[in-house]
Amino acid sequence: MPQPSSGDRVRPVTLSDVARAAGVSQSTASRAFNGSARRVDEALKQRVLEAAARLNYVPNTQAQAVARGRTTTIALLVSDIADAYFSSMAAAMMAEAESAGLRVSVIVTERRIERELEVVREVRGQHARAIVLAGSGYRDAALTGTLRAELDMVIESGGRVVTVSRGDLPFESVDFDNAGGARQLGASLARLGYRDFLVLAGEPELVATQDRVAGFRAGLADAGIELDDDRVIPSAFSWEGARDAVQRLGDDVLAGTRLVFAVNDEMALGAVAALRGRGFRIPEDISVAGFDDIRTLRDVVPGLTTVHVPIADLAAEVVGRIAHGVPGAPGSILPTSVVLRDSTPRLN
Amino acid sequence: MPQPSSGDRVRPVTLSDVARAAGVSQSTASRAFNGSARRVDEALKQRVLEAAARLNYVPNTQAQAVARGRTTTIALLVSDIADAYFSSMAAAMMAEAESAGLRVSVIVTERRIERELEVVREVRGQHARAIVLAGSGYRDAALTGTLRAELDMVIESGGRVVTVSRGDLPFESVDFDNAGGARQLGASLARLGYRDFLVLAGEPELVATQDRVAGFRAGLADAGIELDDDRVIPSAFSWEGARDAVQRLGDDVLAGTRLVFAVNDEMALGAVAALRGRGFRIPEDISVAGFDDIRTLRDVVPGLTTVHVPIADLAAEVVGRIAHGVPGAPGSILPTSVVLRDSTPRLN
DNA sequence: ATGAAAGCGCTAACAC
DNA sequence: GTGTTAGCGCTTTCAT
Repeated sequence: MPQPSSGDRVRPVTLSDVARAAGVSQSTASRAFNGSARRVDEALKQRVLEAAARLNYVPNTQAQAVARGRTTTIALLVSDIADAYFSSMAAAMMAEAESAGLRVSVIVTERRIERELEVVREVRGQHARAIVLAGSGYRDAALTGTLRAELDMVIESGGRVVTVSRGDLPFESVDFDNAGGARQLGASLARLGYRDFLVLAGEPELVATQDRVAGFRAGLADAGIELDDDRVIPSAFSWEGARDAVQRLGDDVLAGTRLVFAVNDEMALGAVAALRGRGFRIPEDISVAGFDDIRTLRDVVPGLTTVHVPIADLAAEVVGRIAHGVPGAPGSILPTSVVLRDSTPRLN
Repeated sequence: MPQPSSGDRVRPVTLSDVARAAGVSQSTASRAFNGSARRVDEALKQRVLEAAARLNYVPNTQAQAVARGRTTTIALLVSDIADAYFSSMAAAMMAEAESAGLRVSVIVTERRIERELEVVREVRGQHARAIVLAGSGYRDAALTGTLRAELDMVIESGGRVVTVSRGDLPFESVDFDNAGGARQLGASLARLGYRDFLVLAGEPELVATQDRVAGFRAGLADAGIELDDDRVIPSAFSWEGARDAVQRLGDDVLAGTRLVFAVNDEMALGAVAALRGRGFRIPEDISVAGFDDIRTLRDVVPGLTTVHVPIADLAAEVVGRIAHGVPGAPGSILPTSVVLRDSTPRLN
């Protein structure tokens, strides 16, 4: 279909148009909307609102931002918005922001720290009220230093920085209890009779995953089980990464494995795909457990045992801090809980 | 951890700071960055760039937008960003926009047309370069009229409007071949020996789904099979909606059903969940097919038969139009293709 | 090629 | 309570 009314491009109606139409000064018009500060006479206010409605006026938010010197935007940095964990996080954050009068702007970092750095500069230029870094951090000291410096500047100019699940940056943090959840999971699995584990650990550079591996190991240790280092397999922190890692595993390694724990659900599902590809049945031959309890799991059979992380609570906590919280508040850690499903039945 | 360097909030460095530091006028500094228009002496340019780097200057994008009178933002309206279809779309659009020098801003409409209306006004205030409406349209004539008027204003002020898979709005459209794909699917299933169908049609108000139902019906008709109206079940256009609809189905209805076709994969998966809950095995007792080929399917067993839609191509097409295309270009329709998987085996 | 000055749309002192 | 006047940070004529 053709565009209607194309051709004559018209200048958008501005506040001064409205003011003129209502027969008041621009400042009065402005005050009629923002309400706050000096109150404006009810009759005039109505005239202004009416004129605005008639002209279909809508305020230019960019201009408002420039004039006010601050925005109402939260920049949310995620690795990959097509990933179920991050898209749920974005959804929760948006819903929460909405009711706090804030907008969230999602930015994808593609799991590359250079890109992250680039993106943070951009965000600094947008003068977001806050920047939330979700997803794991990296162990690259040099780049992390630069990133930190960049984030410091955000704070210096009045912005807020909140990190989610990443221990590499010294800013306000909101976290899931990764170590605790993993520990409980390890203990639960040991209780179910599991002894021979293989851990898909993600990238050693990613901080949050370390906590999960360490916690899991601690949970096993609680049950008197030791997890050797060679049972901890690094891989890319993604479905594909886990799948590839499992495909590369030697037959002997898998033969000695009764349960695969992947540090997140996406990876666990990638592992399941690869295991099935190699002829293993889940859970008859090999059991699998993950972490996060992503929405995808509702469609997966057998149900994947995992550790549930309260994403909505996290979003509420993060947005709450940004909206009302005091800037340097100490970090908070949200409780996680083990969810046992059919992918890890009791043995014998 | 405490915030570092908190306390002394400092004014962000501006272009005039850079200009002063470089000993040039603000206009020269500006030109040193934007490069275009009048060229600036190479030596001076270097001085400016150096000063900027030293001061850690980053341009205020809001101010740029106000001064230039246009932004570089594409507003993408989706029903629900946690939905696999929309999050994939967002990811594809962002990737595509990136390489075209544009940003995409995702906005969630929650499948409510009033909210959609509200959101479009907001976007109009942000002076986005384009607004892309993904997700199905509604048959509410009154609100659609208002929405259309709002979108007309976007165009009048130089913005671009592109709709994806919704026939209710007379703007530039980019679509998947919904009818064609569904028709092929119907024909393929008939060829596999299926005769007794049940269609989960989503909401009758949603336009795109109608095409899928109609196409499916046409495909069956090609094979001499008639699909009665009472075999087409409306439901909310979501996983939960389909699940609930299937749960409410009478035993007799299901007894007369050999295959359930849902107009998208999310719904198909919701149906699978409900069917299993009622004791049906998939596909031994009832087969299921969906539409979209969302990423989630890689983890679903048995594999779900569906119609693949080329999301990356769609994103490229949409962004291409916005970046280089002529405004009133005719709509385009992208080919879809049937993907037969284990959820619909050949009968006997 | 560079600088001075006007203006983008809006808010916020500051006077009246 | 209302209008006048400066800005906000940047781009872009218009002179030079």
